[in-house]
Formats: sequence, C-alpha cells, structure tokens
Amino acid sequence: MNSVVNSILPREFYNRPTLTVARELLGAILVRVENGARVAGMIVETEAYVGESDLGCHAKAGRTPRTEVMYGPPGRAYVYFTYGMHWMLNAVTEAEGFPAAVLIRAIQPVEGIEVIAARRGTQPRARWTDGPAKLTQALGIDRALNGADLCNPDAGLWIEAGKSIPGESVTIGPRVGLNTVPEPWKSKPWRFLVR
DNA sequence: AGCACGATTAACT
DNA sequence: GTTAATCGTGCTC
Repeated sequence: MNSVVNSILPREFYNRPTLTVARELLGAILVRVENGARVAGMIVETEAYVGESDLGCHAKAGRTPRTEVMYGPPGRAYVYFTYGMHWMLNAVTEAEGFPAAVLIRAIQPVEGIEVIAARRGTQPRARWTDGPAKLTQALGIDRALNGADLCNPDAGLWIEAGKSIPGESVTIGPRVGLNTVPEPWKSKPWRFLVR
C-alpha cells in the first residue's frame, strides 16, 4: 500500500448500535489534516449518546438547528460549542433519522506532535489531549467541521482503523459531566476507556 | 427579550 | 476541593 490515507473507517462502521461503535472506536486513529500535514492520535476514551429518549443526549430537545447533524447519515462529525469556550467532537452513528453519536473524550498523540505541542505546550504533556475540549484544541477542530463527512478524506478529518483493544484493557462506567441529568440516564454505563 | 445552564478546563485555596 | 471564564442554545414570558 502506498496511499497516504490508510484504511479510513467506512460508513457501515458507524451505521451500527452506538454502544458498539463507542467500544470499537477505542484504539482507532483520529486524523486531522491541516495544510497537508497530519495531526493524529489513538482514541482512548469515548461515550455513547443515544436518541431522544436518552436525557443526557442533546437530541432530547428533538430536531433543532443544533441537533440536526445527529439526525443525518452516520459517519459525519457533530461538533458543538459549550461552556462559552469549548468545542466537542462526536461521530454520528446509526441509521439516518435516528439521532445518536459517540463523543471522543481522549486521544493519545501519535502524529504531528509539534503541532500539538504548539497548541497545548502550556500544559504538561500527559494533559495535552486527555479531555474532549483538549483534543479539539490540539487538532484544530471547531464549528467549521460540524457536519463534515468522516468518510471523505477531502473533509480533513477522519478515523482510521487502529489496534484492537482487548476486553481486559477496557474500563466501562457512567458518562461524565451529566450533573443535572435524571436517572437512569445519568448512571448508564456508556463510557469506554482504555486503561 | 431575557434567562439559566452546560457531554469543560485551568488556576487557585 | 472550589471556582471563574464566557456564550450558544432552548425555554419561558
């Protein structure tokens, strides 16, 4: 193989139950291309947000300008702004018309270390990309990528197959930051993390 | 038109 | 452990 792009995960990967996609994204490589340069990291933490009935999911508000992308086809990026300053990256999952997505919460830097260091260098290396808003800052992801097709390399953002993470290396637990979300949604074990 | 709050982070006591 | 930063979104009036 001689391609610059290595096995981009296809749309069928995302067109499956969100929990399955969240689990299988662990070990995959999130790739951003800016001005022809690759900045990439291995995904080590994800969370699933599943449908209008999930009161932790933005789609609980139904179809609105903000949630529209989640109702679209799988394999697109849902990027949203929160806390007045942070961008979060999700991969849209399941069939078109059903709103669901996987939040990418942490990556381990693999390529483009200099670019990441330039953006995150004020912090210790171990904290460069260990949070959902940290990795979007490190990879230069913002509203311009909302709705981008992760299955089309022209968009400059995609996910490649990476290494398989064995079950004994995966920790599963409740999603983080859902402080005012009612039970049982607040405690659903929909967070996946590589030890 | 106004308001409360957020799938967070970094700095500080 | 606590808190400021900072503004888009969805809901109420």
